[in-house]
Amino acid sequence: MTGNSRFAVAVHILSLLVTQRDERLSSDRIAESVNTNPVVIRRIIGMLNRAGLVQTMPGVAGARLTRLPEELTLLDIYWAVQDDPKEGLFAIHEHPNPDCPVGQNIQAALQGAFCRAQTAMERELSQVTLSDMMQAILFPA
Amino acid sequence: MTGNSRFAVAVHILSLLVTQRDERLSSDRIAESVNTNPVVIRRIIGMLNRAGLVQTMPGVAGARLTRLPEELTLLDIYWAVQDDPKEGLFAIHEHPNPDCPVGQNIQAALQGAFCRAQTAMERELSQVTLSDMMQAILFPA
DNA sequence: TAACCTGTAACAAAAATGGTTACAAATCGT
DNA sequence: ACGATTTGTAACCATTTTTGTTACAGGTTA
Repeated sequence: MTGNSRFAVAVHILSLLVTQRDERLSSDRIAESVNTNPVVIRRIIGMLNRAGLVQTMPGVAGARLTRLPEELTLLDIYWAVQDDPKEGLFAIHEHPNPDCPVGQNIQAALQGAFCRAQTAMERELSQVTLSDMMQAILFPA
Repeated sequence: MTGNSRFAVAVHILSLLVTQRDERLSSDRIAESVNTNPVVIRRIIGMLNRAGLVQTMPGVAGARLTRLPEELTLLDIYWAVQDDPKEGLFAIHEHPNPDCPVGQNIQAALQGAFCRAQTAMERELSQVTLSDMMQAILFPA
């Protein structure tokens, strides 16, 4: 598995919570569907909890969504599982040579362009709700 | 340095090639501006070369752009330095449980949403040329 | 009280990334 | 022709990130 699959797993978890709204889903049960270790699930639910997307009780199974699936977007989820919100999609090399015209201004120039690209990506994520995802999952085309 | 700064360094390199078009820029010289090891520079120039964005000659300093800066976009550069073009921006967890309604379809559903987000990002990158970057670098607002 | 669960720390394993050394082969200037 | 310089590339190390795993304290439930 390359990169960071927390985002994907978070969507998976939230989808399960919606479909099994009545049942008490333990991290063990969720881990079976995701096919990973329960601690991995608890870690991600912890991030969703701290971001205010779900509510949990220590010792009791079954996280609860704090919003309707129609009001929860992929962008909300994306931010929730980013541990450093300031860290952009693209990394910029540090310490370019300040004595070079290019090195002096490359970082600011890159930041401008990268930021626009990231914003475009985020705008797209903000237009897909968890409800939309449920549609795609439960009724695949 | 977090993540992957090859993209940023590639833009830096190409910007240097444009500003010093007459001079023969060795990887040593470029490395001084980027502030890294010359081998790192040669590796990235190698990727730009294989992608057809520059031309180089073994043993002779000075890569040459194969297109005008007005016709080279950030998206071209982005693709050039991705070693696995099939690898998306967001990772999707492998082997979800096929016996679960969610696990069964989550991958396809995620793929659809993630692909749209990535496309939006790429569209933005495709609208910025190396020439635009030179403007931002040489004449900062 | 016994069984179960969460939250979290601690650690291992694997992968990605960047930096470094080394060196063969190509080129250039004289 | 020769020596200096350069590219291209392999090999290796260190660091960081991510995931998986074990362990356990403390809360909850029947």
